[in-house]
Amino acid sequence: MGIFFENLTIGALAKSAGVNVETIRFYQRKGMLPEPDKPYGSIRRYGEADVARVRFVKSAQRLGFSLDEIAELLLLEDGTHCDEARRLAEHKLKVVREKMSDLAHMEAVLSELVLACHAWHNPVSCPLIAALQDDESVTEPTIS
Amino acid sequence: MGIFFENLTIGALAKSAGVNVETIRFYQRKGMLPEPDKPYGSIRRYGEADVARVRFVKSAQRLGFSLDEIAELLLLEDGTHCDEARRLAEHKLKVVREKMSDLAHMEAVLSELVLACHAWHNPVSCPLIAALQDDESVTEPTIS
DNA sequence: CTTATTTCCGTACCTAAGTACGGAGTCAAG
DNA sequence: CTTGACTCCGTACTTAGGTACGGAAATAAG
Repeated sequence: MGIFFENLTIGALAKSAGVNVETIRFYQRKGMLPEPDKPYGSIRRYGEADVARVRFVKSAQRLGFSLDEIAELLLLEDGTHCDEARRLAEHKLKVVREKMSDLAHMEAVLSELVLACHAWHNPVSCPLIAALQDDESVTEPTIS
Repeated sequence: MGIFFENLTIGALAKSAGVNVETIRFYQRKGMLPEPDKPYGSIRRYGEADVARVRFVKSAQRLGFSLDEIAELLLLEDGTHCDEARRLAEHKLKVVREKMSDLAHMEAVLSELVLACHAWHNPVSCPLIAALQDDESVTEPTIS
């Protein structure tokens, strides 16, 4: 973690952070990643801080944050706004739990239908297709 | 469930199936819903079968099927291809379970971070932000 | 010094599942 | 028979998160 001077090209930055070069440029256009000025008539150079920032974005994405939300988080980067960061995380946690509940519902219905199909011996109507035509057996996920 | 003659306008069909008129037309362009021919110089009429078909699409969507997958399911509508429908459902069930596992991972990390933020009293660095910068604490979801 | 790889930059394209728009035709009420 | 609502049809736009392309400049490799 010493001080490295800015010696990475955009390609090296991308590789080091595990993303595509175009993704770096995309984040720059979104204002999520600074575009360092380039030494006269030369190409831009990047440092460890930029690598960390891209990794931050990717980590936050894995937790379900959108790029817009991550942009918000990046504004809190100095670590002195813990309560606000926590508020964002709590909201995301709520969304994640809602999705889990939706998926649990899908899982229940799907696995039941698959079982019914396995037990099926009536050539008239497949239980899965019948259930989809019914529409009562496949009700809303979380209403929230 | 008697025989109703085709007496619904596109607007009535949409209302009856709980979707937008434009959605009906979108499904028709995708070939998922037939476009009945129109009595000369007049407007198209729809029947109960069309309502059922749109409901079928919406039910299947709630179970996580994409429109392309639903188009496949619609080819099996007669109920005589139960094994193939089951295969599709089993695959979808697998995807749903993978998503659940991803979300469970997100849930675990997020709730831990939220707890850490609650217990936080060090003004230097917010645990949530620190974790995102770390990137080790926020590892991959399901690798499958 | 020449060739091959990168960078730079703007712009266009991609998927999914619709939504919106605009002008012309048609239908129902009064 | 006029007015207002609805239909028809093609086309364009939307969101999210990128990916792809193409030509010019800069840099790296041999």
